[in-house]
Amino acid sequence: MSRFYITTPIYYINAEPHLGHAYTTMVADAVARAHRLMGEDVFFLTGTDEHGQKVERAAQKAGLAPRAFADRVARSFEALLPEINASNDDFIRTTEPRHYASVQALWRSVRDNGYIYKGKYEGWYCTVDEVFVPETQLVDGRCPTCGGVVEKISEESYFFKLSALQQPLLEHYRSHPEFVTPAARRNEVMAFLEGGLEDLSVSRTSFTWGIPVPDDPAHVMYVWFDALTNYMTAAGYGSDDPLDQARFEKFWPADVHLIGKEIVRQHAIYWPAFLLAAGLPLPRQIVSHGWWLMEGAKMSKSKGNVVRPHDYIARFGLDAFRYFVFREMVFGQDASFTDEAILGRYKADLANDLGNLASRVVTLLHRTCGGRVPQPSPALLARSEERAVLDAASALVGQVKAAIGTFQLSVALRDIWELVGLTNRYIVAREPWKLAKDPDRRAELETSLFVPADALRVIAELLRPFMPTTAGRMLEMLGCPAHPASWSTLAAGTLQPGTALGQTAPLFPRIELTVEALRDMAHEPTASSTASPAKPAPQAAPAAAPAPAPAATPAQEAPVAEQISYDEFMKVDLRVAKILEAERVPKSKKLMKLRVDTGLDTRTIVAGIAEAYEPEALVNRTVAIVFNLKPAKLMGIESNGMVLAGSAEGGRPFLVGFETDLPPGSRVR
RNA sequence: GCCGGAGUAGCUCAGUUGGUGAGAGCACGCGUCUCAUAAGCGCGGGGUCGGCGGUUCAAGUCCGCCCUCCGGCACCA
Repeated sequence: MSRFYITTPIYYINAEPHLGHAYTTMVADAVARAHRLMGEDVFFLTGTDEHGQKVERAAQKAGLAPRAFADRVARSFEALLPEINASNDDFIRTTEPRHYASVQALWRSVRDNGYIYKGKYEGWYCTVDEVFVPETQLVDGRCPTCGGVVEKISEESYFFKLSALQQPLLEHYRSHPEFVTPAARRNEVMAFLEGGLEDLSVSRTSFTWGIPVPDDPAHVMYVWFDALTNYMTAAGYGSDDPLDQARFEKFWPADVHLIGKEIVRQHAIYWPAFLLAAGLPLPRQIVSHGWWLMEGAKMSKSKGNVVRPHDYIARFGLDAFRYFVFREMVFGQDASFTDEAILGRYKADLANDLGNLASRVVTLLHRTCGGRVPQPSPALLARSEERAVLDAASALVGQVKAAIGTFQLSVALRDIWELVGLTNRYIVAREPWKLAKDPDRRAELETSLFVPADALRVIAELLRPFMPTTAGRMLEMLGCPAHPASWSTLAAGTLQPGTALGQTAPLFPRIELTVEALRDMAHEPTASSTASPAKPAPQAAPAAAPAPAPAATPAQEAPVAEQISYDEFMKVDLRVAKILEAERVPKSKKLMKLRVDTGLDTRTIVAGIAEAYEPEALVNRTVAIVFNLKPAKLMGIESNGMVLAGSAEGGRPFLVGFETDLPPGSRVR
């Protein structure tokens, strides 16, 4: 029996689960279920990523030990799985003993092959964020994320010889064009690879919440070395148990790592590089999907437009929710999650088309055929209308398999709905309710009901990966066994005449929900959240100020800076300044070169506001600046200070201004 | 700025290696059946296929230039 191993990313536990996590897991689930139906031995893995500084600090803030904190948040991710009917075979946590053993085994293997060396991580260290900041990212000698003070520190660190693997990786990419899909993502990775690779620092001594480096416990491993290895751990890597070893032999390498597009590089470069270094086989395919946008804008917690799967599942039912996300997102592209769209899909596709079709067919059968599958006439089945439906049903099996094989779930569902439409048209053409009135046309009646019933059976079977519960109910209504044939034996025309049908009940009841009602829902407190019972702060008018909705995984959130004393704050000399000249920095997208009057001197400041402001609109404008910032060079221009601006996460910057124009040089505090 | 992707009916999208008058679903309008969840089915309106130029007997489909949006890199205070 061939096997199929598919993974989701392991989700970083710095936030509660949201649509992005749910979506990735649901897609993996549908694909896993489909492969099971194709007769493969499937291993479907998901889990949580629990180490790292951010977790250590979040735990501190919560007054918990890291492990206790991790236990709590990991539970909320695990609790999401039954809610979306995920059929995962395992749930891995990076804090489990088996994972420690696995990661350390991989480390030793990579090290023994000469790909790890000890060096000095010389760099600028931000004491606020507790991270090293690459020299090139320093902003006027300060931390780019929090603006805090950085110190030159040299920390002992282990390095991974990523640079030595550029050629092997390129060769692998050239010989395996399907390795990263869709192609757009592959192109990006290739471009990055061709640009050259630098060695990767893979250990830290600045925090302890991680997996210790073998033979040097003062170091813990850097997050990606730890996290990515989960895919092998769950398959049995690093275990002494012969059963685990056999399992690893069977399931490694994985067939598919399903990920969001924001973590392509880690999966497409780091991960295969680690494996190459260890002499292990590479996964067959890295498949990345797009992001869900909210009403066309990116989703962000700060904007308060994060979709909570629970809310929609409660209104529409799980299967309708699953159908919507599968049907709506075109593979590889971003999709918009709108109330109009989900409402439209529910009413048109599910209630009107599919639900009503099942309802009318089964009701007719109960009324006219004694609640049993009718006996079709071979001669009548040979007519073109009948053939058209049954042939389409037969062909559909292959179409759906092919679409799922390339992760085009929306295409699979679109194809299935073509059969739904065809079946509805067939019924209207045959008008069985009229045939039922004429005893002489009994054979015609039975044939004309057998055909749609059989088509419904095929539809239900093919819907099983997408809407397991609904498919089960449909099959029950048609009197089919609870766990019938796999897809390999699925063929049209095989419904058994004489089989007793189940009771009919609406699959997707009509709902009177309106878009307005759904909108209101978005502002209700989270029903499933135990974290904050308080109502979210009322949102101001939604400006165009979005932020990415990391679809899944090691999503990095901007940390909140530590408290500082008044004295510390007063070290920053903030001043009013007036812009005298402004011009875009050539060849730069974001940088604007400004000439400002600070009241004390006239100086040049480079600011990253060129995307949001026209130079003409800046001249004569009064702004706030950091006066005593160390000079820095940006695109070869020396910048003496910094212009203050605010921005929503990922949004355009807005300059800080004053209600009235103060004279240049005035202190700001 | 460089690299990549995308720009097709109001909306979401299909459109194989260039070739019957440019499509689907939704929404909208009209009609119709009555088995069915006031669902189904039929018909219809509506598009300079981002713009300009070129190759060709023939281009949404190839080439060049330009515009817009998205992403990656450079880069971001």
